[in-house]
Amino acid sequence: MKSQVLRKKRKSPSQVTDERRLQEGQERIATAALNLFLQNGYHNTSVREIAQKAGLSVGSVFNYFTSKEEVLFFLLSSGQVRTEAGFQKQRTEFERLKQCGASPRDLFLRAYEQYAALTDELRRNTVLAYQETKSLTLAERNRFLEGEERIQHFFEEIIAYGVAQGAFPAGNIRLKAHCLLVLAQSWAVRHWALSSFTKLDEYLEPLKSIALGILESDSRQTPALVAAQDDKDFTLSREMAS
Amino acid sequence: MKSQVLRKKRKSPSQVTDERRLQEGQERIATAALNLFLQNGYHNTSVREIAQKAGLSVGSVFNYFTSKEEVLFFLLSSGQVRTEAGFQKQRTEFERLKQCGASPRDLFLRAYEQYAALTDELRRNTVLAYQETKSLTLAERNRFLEGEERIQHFFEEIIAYGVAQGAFPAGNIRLKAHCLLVLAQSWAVRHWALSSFTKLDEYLEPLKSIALGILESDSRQTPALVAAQDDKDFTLSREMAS
DNA sequence: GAGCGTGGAATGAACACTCACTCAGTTTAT
DNA sequence: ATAAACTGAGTGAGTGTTCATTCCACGCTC
Repeated sequence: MKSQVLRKKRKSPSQVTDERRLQEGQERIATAALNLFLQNGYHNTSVREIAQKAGLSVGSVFNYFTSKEEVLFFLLSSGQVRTEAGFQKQRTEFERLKQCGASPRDLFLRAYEQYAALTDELRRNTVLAYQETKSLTLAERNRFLEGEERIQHFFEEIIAYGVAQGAFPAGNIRLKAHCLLVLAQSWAVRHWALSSFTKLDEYLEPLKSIALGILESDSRQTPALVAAQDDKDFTLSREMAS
Repeated sequence: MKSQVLRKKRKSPSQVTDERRLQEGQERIATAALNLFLQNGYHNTSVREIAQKAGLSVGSVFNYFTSKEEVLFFLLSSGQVRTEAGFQKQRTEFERLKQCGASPRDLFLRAYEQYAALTDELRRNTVLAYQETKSLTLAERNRFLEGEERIQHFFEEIIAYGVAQGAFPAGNIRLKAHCLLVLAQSWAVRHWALSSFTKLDEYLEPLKSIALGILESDSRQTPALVAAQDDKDFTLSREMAS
């Protein structure tokens, strides 16, 4: 259901009507734009550059998109759509595995692998999302963040299942899901700091044991804090925060 | 494409010479700019707006900074400087604690608390860093990333000390430091997803046990992967990634 | 075939506008 | 009086978007 908010009026007398052609053109323009946006940022990329890279004239771009911003939204939301579709497909397999009595651990690992693979595939879109969400309209930004929340909710469900089965300690489900997402996304976002890992699997393999550690951690048995033996410096720097 | 050529020379017909006045002015302009940048983004903020918010005229801004971009760099790097200074101050306390035979766990927890407090204090700068690093010159961007790496290296040292003491399992030090940093920063970056945690401590407290879990996780004892019982769907979606 | 009409698509000059930055002149502090 | 600091209209480069024009692949008639 496309609940498009007040669609911007396409005043343009000439626009592409053939659906197939339209989609191909949008795809072509969007990929050209993605490269440029990542290289120079959204605002430092002119429509002229996009057109040139896509092998079109300036005017033609506006036969496929109503505005430059629509190109950005197309890129961001198409990444999300893809991720959610991947999860939806997984959902059925999920139910099946539950029936088979698969352990929550395996269930989770499977989902996490899947999500990591998606993040890897859509690495560039993810980076763009972190950087340029601000450049969207408020309405579109909210729509985008809702999508992110849906994805996080999926992980919360998996964890909750594990808790119900007694496999993981209870508590902090939301926080744990957040952490897991962030760590997976950091493969894309802080990729420059992970140069020693050339391929996703090298990163994912150790990350999985870290992720399991997170799931199994129990904040209620958190070790006592450091005994405050000389907190002068510490509190000082906290006060500076005001 | 912007004319980002070498334009750094201060032709300076008029600029503020009094050091104290200069610093105060820069601070004033920068904080005004930070608010606007976070609200509307760097590119959607004009120098005129910055000047107005800082209570100056347009021209005066350029007596304190040579360019708008320099304001951005000032904001980003001043956050880094502050963080590094905090660590540097801690370094001496660190050595003292080591002498006293403090446990690596406590040592780490203390450092992590400190870092989290800094991230909280500089939350806005951190967000800006994630969003607008692309808007910097290549040289300045690299300078900035080097700073990030220095900070990460600090955590690597702490972990390495713990490993040497036999408190943590060996291996993946770089990865673990990365994860710890990312999780702390996510308090700033994905703050919208953590709305249920109103104050830093609520987030930090459970996060500490998660962090310890990361430190104590050992990828060499990673559980076997999910038995591939029907990998059709999975491998399919992986292949789509190509 | 050759010529013609039609309309969807591509074009890029032109438009209206914003922006970072400058500088000649004015104010302020000493 | 002198220099330091501030001012804001002006400048010119660059922007997203439009639209009158051109292009071209068709089906149609002769």
